[in-house]
Amino acid sequence: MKDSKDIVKELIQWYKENARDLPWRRTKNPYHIWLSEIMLQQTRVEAVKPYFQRFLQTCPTIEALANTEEDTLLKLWEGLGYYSRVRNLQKAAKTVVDEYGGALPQDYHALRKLKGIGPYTAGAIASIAFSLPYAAVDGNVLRVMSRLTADERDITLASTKGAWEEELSSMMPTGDEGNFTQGLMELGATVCLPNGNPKCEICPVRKYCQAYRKNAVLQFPVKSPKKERTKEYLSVFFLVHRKKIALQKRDGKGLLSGLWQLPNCNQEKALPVALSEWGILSGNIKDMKAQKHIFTHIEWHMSCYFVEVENENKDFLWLSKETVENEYALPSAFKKIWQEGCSLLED
DNA sequence: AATCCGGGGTC
DNA sequence: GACCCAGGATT
Repeated sequence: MKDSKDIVKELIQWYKENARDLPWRRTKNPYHIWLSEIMLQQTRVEAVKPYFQRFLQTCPTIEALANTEEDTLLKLWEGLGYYSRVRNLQKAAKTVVDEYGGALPQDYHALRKLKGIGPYTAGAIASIAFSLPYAAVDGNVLRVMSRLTADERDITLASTKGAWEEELSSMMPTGDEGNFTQGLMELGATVCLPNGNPKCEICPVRKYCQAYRKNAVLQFPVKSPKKERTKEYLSVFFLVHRKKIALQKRDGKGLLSGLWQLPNCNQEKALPVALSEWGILSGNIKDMKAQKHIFTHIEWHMSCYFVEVENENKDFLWLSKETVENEYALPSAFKKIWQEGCSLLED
């Protein structure tokens, strides 16, 4: 790549002077780096901050993580999304304990074999924690490099990402591996922003940027459109019996697997039928505010009902507000309904 | 190569 | 509403 040596040098210099002070940048503990990189997958820095510290208080070491109850881990991950991340994290922790004596292997290919560690995360841990010459290519890096070189290749293609992984690994500066990796991502996160507001006027590598030179920054990166979401229509129930609220564990597979939810069914089913199939003697049904929740590939349109029922069935758990909030992982999709239901409970 | 898997910020 | 994101596993 043209001017690559100079670009690397400028970028590292800029990063050293402008790096944000983040909790996981104050440590060289590979486990902490690992945890932060998993939490940061598809997730913004500000969202991760409160979770990172709290998680480490409960799981201060890889061995502690390996031995923590899964429900506890899900509660720690509650609201962060992509819950398979924390299951895979624990699987990997057990592997690290069993096969590596509780310390992460200082080897890219060994890291890559651990559950939940893909090309990006392996590169991030290798370069940041172990000063190994492996690039970490994420969405930020692809955007930065696409603009810097006015690269027309579609960044959603695996081939494009693979090419940048090789190219950037070959550019990796000895002694500044972690700074290079983090500098690229920091530039993407704070300067080379997506959409309409890249801050080219403060960019440390502007003079090398081909897209800037062509006055075409917003034409990069090139990416193919993504598929549209399907809509699902649900009836969701806040069922109450003697101040206890019904909670149901979701299936072990698929969306939000293993988390807890308010009982719900397809909107096509009549409400009294749904309740009777659950063995609930229906009481007074009050309408609650309708809710919409958007996932990556699904939209939930929820009609919501507050129902004071006459009996507790055995398919659900009937729990107090406090118990649920302290111990059960409830996905964000249900949070607003939960809040409204609890306030109705007060009356 | 396509699909599945959360959630929140921004314009 | 549209777009984006510090991705990886599964098929």
